[in-house]
Amino acid sequence: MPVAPHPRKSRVKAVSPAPHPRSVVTNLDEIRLNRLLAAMPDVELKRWLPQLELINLPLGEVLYESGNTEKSVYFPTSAIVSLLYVMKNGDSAEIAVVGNEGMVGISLFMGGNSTPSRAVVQSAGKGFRLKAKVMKDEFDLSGPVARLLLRYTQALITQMSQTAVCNRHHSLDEQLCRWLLLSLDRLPGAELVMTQELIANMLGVRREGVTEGALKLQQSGLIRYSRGRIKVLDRLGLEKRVCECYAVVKKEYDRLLPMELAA
Amino acid sequence: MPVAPHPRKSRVKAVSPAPHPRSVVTNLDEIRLNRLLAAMPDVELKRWLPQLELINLPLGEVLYESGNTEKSVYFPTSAIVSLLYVMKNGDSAEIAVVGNEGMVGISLFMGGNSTPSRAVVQSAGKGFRLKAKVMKDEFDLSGPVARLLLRYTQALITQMSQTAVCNRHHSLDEQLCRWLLLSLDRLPGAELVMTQELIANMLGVRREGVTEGALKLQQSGLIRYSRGRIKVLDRLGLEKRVCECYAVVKKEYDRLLPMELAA
DNA sequence: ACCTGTTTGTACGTTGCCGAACAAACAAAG
DNA sequence: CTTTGTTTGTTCGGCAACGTACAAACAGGT
Repeated sequence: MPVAPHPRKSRVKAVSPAPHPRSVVTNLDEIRLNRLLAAMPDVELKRWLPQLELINLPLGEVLYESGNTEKSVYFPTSAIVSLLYVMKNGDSAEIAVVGNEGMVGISLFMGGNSTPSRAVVQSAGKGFRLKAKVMKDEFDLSGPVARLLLRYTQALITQMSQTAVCNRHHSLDEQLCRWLLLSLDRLPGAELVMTQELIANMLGVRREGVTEGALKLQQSGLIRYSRGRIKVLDRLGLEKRVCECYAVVKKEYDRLLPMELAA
Repeated sequence: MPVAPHPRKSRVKAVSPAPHPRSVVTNLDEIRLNRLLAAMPDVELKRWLPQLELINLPLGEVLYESGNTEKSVYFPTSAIVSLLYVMKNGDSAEIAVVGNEGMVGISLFMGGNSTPSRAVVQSAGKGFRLKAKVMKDEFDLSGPVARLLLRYTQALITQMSQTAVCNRHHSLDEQLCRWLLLSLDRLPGAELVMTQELIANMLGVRREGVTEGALKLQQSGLIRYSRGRIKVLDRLGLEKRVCECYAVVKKEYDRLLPMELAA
């Protein structure tokens, strides 16, 4: 199910802008509609006020594109924004949804500046736009340790997101390869101690499914295993069978974390 | 596929401790095996040194239990740790995997102190344990704005994790309910402007599947829709059909974000 | 060498979702 | 009022994974 590049761009105007208390006297009333902004200390909020632009967020508008460094963050008031991963095929899956409880663009203060996913307006409405720099400054006060940990956290977020995508769209065989490779990357050798039963629990599938997948891999000479020990014989072979999810995650870890003593 | 409470607890000792350069002369050699620790500034690393305990992480050991506030974080060197969500049924799904590139326990510095998932050793090995307070102190330097944003980020992480779990285990019908409820929570009214085609793109399923699911909901009197407008008639009805994922996410948002002006 | 529990392999009917193809209902524009 | 494009409804064969049930292979302990 390939996602349309710009879903119903032409109908956007036709969509009524959500019946809603939106008489924009001053911003202050509207600001409180975003719970995250509302919870901010008054001092900061006052400081940001001149830079908080109330804007329309029409259906289908792309706020963040995968891999791009955008210059603003968004606080929806009446709009809803989807964090969407779009695969090479065009198939897509929502990773999370952001509304008046949150903000779009956490990667800007997490330190990664971009994510492999796209942010697209799922339900038209309004929201505030704020220059990214303002957010970033709040975090530049923190030390290098905190910044490193946040970059790591963003890599972890990518892994979780990709797990969601993979669970939706990819076959057990592909997921098994992904899991083997991710585990392999975190181990010193080429052997991992792991029963098929446990792998099944991790992937959330039947043990028999893992057995069949592992059999195929063994018959193709990519791995060899017996009773809870799996040896990887042909790493590149696995990489040829894995879905794109593995590469997406690996790339983000490499990008976000300094690679001294790369294993 | 219910996950065993303590998978192969008895065999743990039998598992060889992963052939590996582990002659623990001083900690400093081993510390560099964790890439995250290795990337820390020397000043902090030196300061932490006395508190970094090198410990064994046997297969199956539970480092974090869902909902608990643990007192330490972990930096695996040769072990691998799974972040696992275990459903009420006992079915499980891995959300992410942490090895020598990262750490276990980000919720402690993100400000949430706990997560709905469990951290369990997936591959036996070693790792460092550090008192949580040390981590926390690094972030207490940052201002209230940063702390709020981090708590929000943790709520977002929970939503992503639960999306992964839901994609794995729950039916299209359940996921549709989850999606409707999550969207509803972020909108002022009880109506959302959204074609079934778009919902399908979000969920990553066929449009026809959404049509069938929506039909059932309409025939049960829970919703009414026509041409891109969905009105929710019976919210509680939806909540009775939704999987546990919805409540897990909602609870975390409520817990992590101050509830002034709760919608 | 035997017993026992663990791990892996095989089989079979069932099911939920997919892919494809099409029809019907509807709304907006000319 | 007709045309056109969008949205929703229906059908059908196919397939991947499921649940269930069991058998075989293997390792460790006694």
